[in-house]
Amino acid sequence: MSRYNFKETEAKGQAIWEERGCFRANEDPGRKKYYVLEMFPYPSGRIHVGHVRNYTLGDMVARYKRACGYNVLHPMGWDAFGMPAENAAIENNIHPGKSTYQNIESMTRQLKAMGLSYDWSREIATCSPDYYRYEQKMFLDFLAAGLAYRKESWVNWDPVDHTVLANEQVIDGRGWRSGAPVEKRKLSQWFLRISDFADDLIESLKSLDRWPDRVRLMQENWIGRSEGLRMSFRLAPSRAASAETAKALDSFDGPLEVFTTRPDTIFGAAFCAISPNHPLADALGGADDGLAAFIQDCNRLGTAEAAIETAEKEGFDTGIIARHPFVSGRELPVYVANFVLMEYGSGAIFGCPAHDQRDLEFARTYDLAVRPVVAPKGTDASGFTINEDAYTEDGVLINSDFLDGMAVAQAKDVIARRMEEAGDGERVTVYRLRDWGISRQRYWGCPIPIIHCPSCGMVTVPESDLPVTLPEDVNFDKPGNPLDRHASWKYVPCPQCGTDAERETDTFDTFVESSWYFARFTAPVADAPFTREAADYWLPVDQYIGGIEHAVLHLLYSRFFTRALRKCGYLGLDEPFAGLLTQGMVCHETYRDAAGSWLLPDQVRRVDGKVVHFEDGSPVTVGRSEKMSKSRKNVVDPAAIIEAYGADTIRLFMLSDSPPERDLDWTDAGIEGAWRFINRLWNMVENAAPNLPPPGCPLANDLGEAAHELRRGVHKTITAVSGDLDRFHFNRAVARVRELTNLLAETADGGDDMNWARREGLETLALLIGPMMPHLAEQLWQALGHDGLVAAAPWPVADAALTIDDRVTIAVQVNGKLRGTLDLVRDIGRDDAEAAALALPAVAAMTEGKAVQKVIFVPNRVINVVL
RNA sequence: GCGGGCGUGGCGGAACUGGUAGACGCAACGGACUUAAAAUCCGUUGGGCGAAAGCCCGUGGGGGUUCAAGUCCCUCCGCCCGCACCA
Repeated sequence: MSRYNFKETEAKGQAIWEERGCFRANEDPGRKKYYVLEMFPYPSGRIHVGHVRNYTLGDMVARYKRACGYNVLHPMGWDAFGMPAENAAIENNIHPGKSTYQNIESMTRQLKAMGLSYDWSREIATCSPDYYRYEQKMFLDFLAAGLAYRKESWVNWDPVDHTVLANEQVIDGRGWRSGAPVEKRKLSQWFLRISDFADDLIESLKSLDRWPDRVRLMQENWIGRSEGLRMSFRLAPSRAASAETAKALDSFDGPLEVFTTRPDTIFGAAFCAISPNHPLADALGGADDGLAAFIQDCNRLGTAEAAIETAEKEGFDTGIIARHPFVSGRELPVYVANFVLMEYGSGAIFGCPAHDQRDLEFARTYDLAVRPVVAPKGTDASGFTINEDAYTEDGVLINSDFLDGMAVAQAKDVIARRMEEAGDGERVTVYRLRDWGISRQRYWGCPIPIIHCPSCGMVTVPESDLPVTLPEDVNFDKPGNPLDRHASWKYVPCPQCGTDAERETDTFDTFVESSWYFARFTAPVADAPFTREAADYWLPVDQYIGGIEHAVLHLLYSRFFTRALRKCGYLGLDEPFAGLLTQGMVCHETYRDAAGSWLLPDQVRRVDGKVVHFEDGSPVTVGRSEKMSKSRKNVVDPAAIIEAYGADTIRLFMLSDSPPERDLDWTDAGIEGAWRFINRLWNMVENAAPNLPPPGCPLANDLGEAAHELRRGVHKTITAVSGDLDRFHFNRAVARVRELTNLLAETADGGDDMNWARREGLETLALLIGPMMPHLAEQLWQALGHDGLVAAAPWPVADAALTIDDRVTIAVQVNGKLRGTLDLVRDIGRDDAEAAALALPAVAAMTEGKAVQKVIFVPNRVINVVL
């Protein structure tokens, strides 16, 4: 048995695909299109195993759909702006642009070695002015359409990366990149009005039926819609209030607007609470030093503190009271409370301790009345009391005047109507989703095309001056944004009045670039972001593939961006990604030496089933398999694997062991197994080919039984593999291919009919592995005497007549337990099957002397004799 | 706390709408080839009892529906993920 020369074969295959332009995509209205896209990478310099899995899955789909006759668009590009390049600049004194393009070059080489069927002529890099100039134009359009605005607000500040972060980029109170606890700062920032689309973004999730439920749910929760009532409370100073407080209240002027989803509990209201950042708190704080100090305390804690969880519910009595809207004389103390968020609802609530756990805790702390107003249906209302737990279920209204006896839903409705009629309330829907803050205080990003003029204010850069390009001559010797301290770039005359003005030195969040790149791929060199014709033809992306980590971030931003682009006339659709596959992570065991330091997989070896250090043989502790990460050193360099085993081996391994959406355990044995299979296949074809009839040779004689049986196996495999690929069950497809290989390996050279059937089987095998192991497929195809390419060959079609067996195996059960099987002709009638079953010795032995109650017969499947 | 997912041999995983549990692979063991090893090829491999035919048990635990449950329902346990003072 000889060894397969993957190096030669893979280089040859890649060269010929490129030479013949196999993967070039062109609009062709006469053909059905299929756009498959993998999340484009950040050019870090080296591909990692996660990339390999992602692109292998994408290529599988692309090649399969191409073979099925679709006009496939499968592009690749670079999400090239971002902080790592800037951090590298600080550390190694290399310009971010230079390192980025170097990285792109080396990663391109690695990707090309994988044999991925990309249309490389469409490659884009988002850091190129040819890309971001259109982003700047879009921003100006968004501005004109009211979709972008600037405001001063409290923002999440990452003290390590020296920049602002969007809410989506704060994970557990820490920066998503740096991991540093996020601080609160008040800054003037650019925002995109994603909240304008909150309702549509949530509603349209229903239409994304080829997205995982999990992702849809995560987006739904993130957008966080709740329906309720905004209601006004009239305010007055309490008897205890100071004169200053009373005066401050006058300056606030107006009722207190609260938001509630439980207006039905209004008769149980015991207090109102406002956010420390509420304008009323501001006003009152000016008149009360104690309150001012409390507010400062709250802000220091911010949302950054992980201590939120344990933080006590604290409030400060402002000395103001709110009048109950329906009970004259009932006064609710107004607190400033640390748990009320200015960003949600109206930044103010009324508290009903009996029916909200948080309000209950607050009430217990400040000794406020706990008045139940909803009782479980069927309980004695007068005896219903609240102890430790608030009652939040449905029930019947009590102690609530005109609401008494109603169900919660009805009571909500009645209160809402009353408040609306009185002009004191309004039914509203509020969202958790905040507008997307896109300003970043960093250099390596797309400049925001705005000029700040001392006399004209904010002025947009005229379109004729676009793109605003980044200056090359920057230094990173100090922390912070080098654009902000640049000697010349920053200073420009105002485009309107000509006086000295300053450029906006913030750049866009890099998620802005990735929010529209899929559209740019449809017309990558157009003199516009893309053309309407190309976008209309190719979009939406039919199948998008990437990691679950973007479930909210990138995928939500892109959905918003598509809507915003539509509003500005660029596009005619709302949803960019019709199908989404979220791949699982690649995991690996972890290793630690005696001192507890992490070891690379290369630094350990196995001796007699024990894992030891590769040098001195000292014992190594093996940890559970977890996501590959540099910090735990459980990483494998795919480039080294490709070098040692070839691209097809790593591709096959990526597909075979786990379904795509599940985590995949990397094992050396798995790689070895894939490599072994490739060699086996190659040897089988190489050895068989000389004895086979020539390609396209008609069948001379009738097929014998054995040859017929082989054909049946071949055609059943075609059906099974096609179905598996349609449903992305790639691991099963691989298993089917292996089965067919085993089947073919069992057949020997035979008569003409057998060799004819073997040719069909081997050719089918070559075509079926085309999407998985494209290089080997070409090699086999050629060995079988074909001139053309598998990459250009149509997907095999199964002969339906061959996929249905004439005979079936039917399970025979007695009382539901398997007692034997019967080999019978397909679609045999009930009576014949029953007779055959009862005649089985094992069945006869059990039924002897007993009455058969009934016999269940499922055609072609099962016969169950019930005694 | 809320929401979601998962739990099948030594391991990764199969099992379409309830109908022969463990496909395919990995690992292990036995054998062939070899002076020997590697590679390769052939075979065995869920557990228990048995000389064998065969029988019993078995999809996290318990209960239920059904002729029949890995699959449906209830309940408990464990693990993973997302959100989290959301009014």
